[in-house]
Amino acid sequence: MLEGQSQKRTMASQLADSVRNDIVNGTLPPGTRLNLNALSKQYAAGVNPLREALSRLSATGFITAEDQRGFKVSEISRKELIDTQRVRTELECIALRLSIANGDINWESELIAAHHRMSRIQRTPMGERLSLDVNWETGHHDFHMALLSACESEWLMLFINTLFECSTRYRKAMLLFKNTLGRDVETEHKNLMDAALNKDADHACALLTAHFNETTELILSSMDKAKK
Amino acid sequence: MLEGQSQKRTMASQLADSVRNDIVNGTLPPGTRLNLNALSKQYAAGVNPLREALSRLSATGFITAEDQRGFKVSEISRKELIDTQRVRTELECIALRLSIANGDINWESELIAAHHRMSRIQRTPMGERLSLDVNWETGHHDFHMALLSACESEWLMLFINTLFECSTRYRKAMLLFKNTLGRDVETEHKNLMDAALNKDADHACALLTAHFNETTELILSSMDKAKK
DNA sequence: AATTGGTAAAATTTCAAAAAAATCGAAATA
DNA sequence: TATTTCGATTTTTTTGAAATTTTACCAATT
Repeated sequence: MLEGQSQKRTMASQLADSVRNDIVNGTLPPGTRLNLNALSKQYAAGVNPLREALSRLSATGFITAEDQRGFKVSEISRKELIDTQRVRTELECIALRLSIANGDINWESELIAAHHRMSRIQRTPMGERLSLDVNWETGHHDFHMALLSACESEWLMLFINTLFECSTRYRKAMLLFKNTLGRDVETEHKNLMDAALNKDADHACALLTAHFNETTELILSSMDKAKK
Repeated sequence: MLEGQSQKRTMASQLADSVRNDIVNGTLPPGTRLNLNALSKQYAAGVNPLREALSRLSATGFITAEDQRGFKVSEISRKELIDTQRVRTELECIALRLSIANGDINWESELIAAHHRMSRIQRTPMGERLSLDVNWETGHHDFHMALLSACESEWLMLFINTLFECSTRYRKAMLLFKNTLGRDVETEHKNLMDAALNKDADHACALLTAHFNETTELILSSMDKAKK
């Protein structure tokens, strides 16, 4: 039988995904001490696979490990958010220019497909907010990655992914969803895609930068309010 | 007693450093399958701390982990080298501009100090090549980081560090040492530092880019020869 | 000769408990 | 009252071995 590469995944590997998700979604809030016994029960897994998972996440910044003192969810701060968005803007603009330069018909098609998927979810009337949100988040992620996918740089994609998830965590921590304060995110995405498809790199980068800056401002002001 | 932060380190933590070093230095060549029992004897440690260490390294690219099939040292390729150097150039130039813009007297002093340390090692007559080389490598690393240290971006520094180590591995894999083919690396470094201290960001970035490109060309031609 | 199937060996992954270290609280000291 | 010291408890880390999965090998079949 054609097995493909669908081998059974490792416990540690699944745990890494689960914990990362729970951190990004805010189920495990910033600063939480990660008690190993408690967590391993929570996730119905052994302590050693759990340690492996946490070790992996500590290499990319979601978790802070301190020798002999275990693990904790990394703290959030205005400073880190600003740094994240600044570097993210730089990297995504570089990748976007490369992607527009290299992108072929297949890239264009995939981009349009990703945009369509995201749009359909946006248009769905808000029934079950939570589960809908999960779908929109993945659609949103996939759209942004599709935009850059022709850049042909493994490193850029790796770093950008890390920053994307970091950024998502901040947005979720501040309980911001797609449409906040009369902002028309759908149109922003549409314009961004059109600029990319027209191979207008300068315009696309400007739109992307503005897109990030708007989000950052919203999150920053939410953080200010929350602190009061 | 003033303890500082000199707590006892964890076995897994030390292992991660050792293995990373051995990968960068070529003691563990690209593609090596990492047999856990053998390795744990080699490093005189248990398998679980070892797995933790390898898991951490797999998040930054030195090690490739495949579920149920263990770990192996990541392969090297022309493609990855080119990508590494391209992204590294972009990131270091961004960081360098920020560093020059922000850098205060303390930054200047640290930079000069780091350069002096590296120079002194370079001037030492080649007696024990291997141990000397280790010193020069750390001096070289510290110099480049000192150059960027005022950029005030944790993310940039993290990514740049990863790329620096990746790049070092390629240079070492090709058995290239500091001075190859009549290249005057000392002068390159000196000029780079002077441009930075003069706050001439454009010139400094140009020198840095040239510095990287020269190295890349050398490594690439070595890889061609090795393949024959 | 090449491919399939099945078994033995080897390696990876996971578990459970021991060992080491940090934390907490109360008693003792200044 | 504030600080230190000591012991008990919790938590992290490591160990050694069981369970699971992959790999290697060899015979049988096409």
